[in-house]
Amino acid sequence: MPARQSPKPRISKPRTRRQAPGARPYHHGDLRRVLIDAALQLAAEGAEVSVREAARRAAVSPGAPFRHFPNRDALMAAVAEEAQRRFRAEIEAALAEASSTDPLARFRAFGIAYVRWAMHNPAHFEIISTGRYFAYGSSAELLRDNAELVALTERMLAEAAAQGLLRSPDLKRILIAGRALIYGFARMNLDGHFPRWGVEEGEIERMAEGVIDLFIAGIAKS
Amino acid sequence: MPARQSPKPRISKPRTRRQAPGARPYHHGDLRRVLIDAALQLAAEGAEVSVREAARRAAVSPGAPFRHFPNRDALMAAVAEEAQRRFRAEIEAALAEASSTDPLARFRAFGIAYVRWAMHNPAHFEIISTGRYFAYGSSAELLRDNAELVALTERMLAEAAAQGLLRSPDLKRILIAGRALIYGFARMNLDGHFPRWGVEEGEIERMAEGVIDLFIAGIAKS
DNA sequence: TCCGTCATGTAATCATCGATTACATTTCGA
DNA sequence: TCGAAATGTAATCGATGATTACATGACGGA
Repeated sequence: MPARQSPKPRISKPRTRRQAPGARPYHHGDLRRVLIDAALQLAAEGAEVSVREAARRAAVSPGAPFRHFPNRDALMAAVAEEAQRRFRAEIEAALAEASSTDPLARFRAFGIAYVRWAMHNPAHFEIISTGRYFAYGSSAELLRDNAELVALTERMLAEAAAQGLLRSPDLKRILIAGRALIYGFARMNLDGHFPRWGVEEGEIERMAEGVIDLFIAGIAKS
Repeated sequence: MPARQSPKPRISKPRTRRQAPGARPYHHGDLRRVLIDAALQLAAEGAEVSVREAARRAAVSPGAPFRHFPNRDALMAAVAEEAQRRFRAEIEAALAEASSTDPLARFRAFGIAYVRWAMHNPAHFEIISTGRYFAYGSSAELLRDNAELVALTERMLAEAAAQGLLRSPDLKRILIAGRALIYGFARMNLDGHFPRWGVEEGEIERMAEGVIDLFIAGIAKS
């Protein structure tokens, strides 16, 4: 009996097929989803994410995940996609809650929400930030969610400029500086720098606000 | 014949003993040093650093490195130590070259040298920054080199404050903001964010200068 | 309704890696 | 000089990512 399968196309799309919740569509259900969730949880627990452990938690054989992801990086890319989605949702929720219409106040709220999420979800933030998993597949959703956050800050600063709130006309420079400041602060925390810089645990969130305020004061007119 | 070695103290200090260069002190020479160099080179090549590959390059058995490092993280900590030493040397050389005595100009030179080294030595910078290997052993030299760089920036800002150059009296806040800005910028480059932020490869170094200038303008008086 | 195809999962297997243990060899100082 | 300590080797373990051959169950067209 000749082999019935060609070894090439081992990955397939998740078979776009909606059905009533509760009905198990196949052997395991939506294993792809379960694996991503398991990996997310592993990361959140501080453990290193391994394909096998994710398979173990899904009660599935060690080879099964490779039916859904060509390799570990692809799984991590899917994890990054989900984490990025949650991150974006959180940021937008925080901005929605911030009732102010002042673009610089909104920028402040953005930065604080950014740092806060990074503090509360360090492993997920690391997966998003590293860019190692951005490369793989370059998932459309991942790119879109990220681009949306970029555009968000661009809009806030452009609005501030339009209202004559900024000292400098170089928007791009301000954009990158603000981003570097916020990202750098979140990263300093993630990478454990603060103890060495004399910033104590309970002080970090207040410091984030102070640092962002300092930046805004620096770019604001008058 | 009973075992002559107890399994506990398998690691020993490198036997402080100076001797004429060229003379091989032992079997392999200074294997510890060779392993660190191999690991540094592996990282610089973009490969992931494995103990076995380092041993391979040192033409030594796979178990040999564990005579000098209790585990992989200890090797990486030694690598971090060496990288941090080079980093500090580079920064101090750049500051020595910057003849200016204006503390804010020196801060600028510091930031630019920082970003430039991070750009030219991405893997080594990552090893230094991550803090994963800071934990292990907490090598005195690693901590000292790092603390020295912290103190360096502290001094520059304190001097600027003493000369009445700063708008705000909150030195710590300025310190952390400046550090977050510079670190964040270097990290954005390392983590591949810039393409997504519309900053092109050849533009990065100029952008670093611009961003630092923007920051300094923001904190400087008048 | 039936049946074959294909998506999905399993079992077995590989190579690599970090790590440990028992043993061999060289250095060095009492 | 001689024995203990330092250093390296060989063999081995368990975990991991990945691949291959095979099993099975779901689903749609006849």
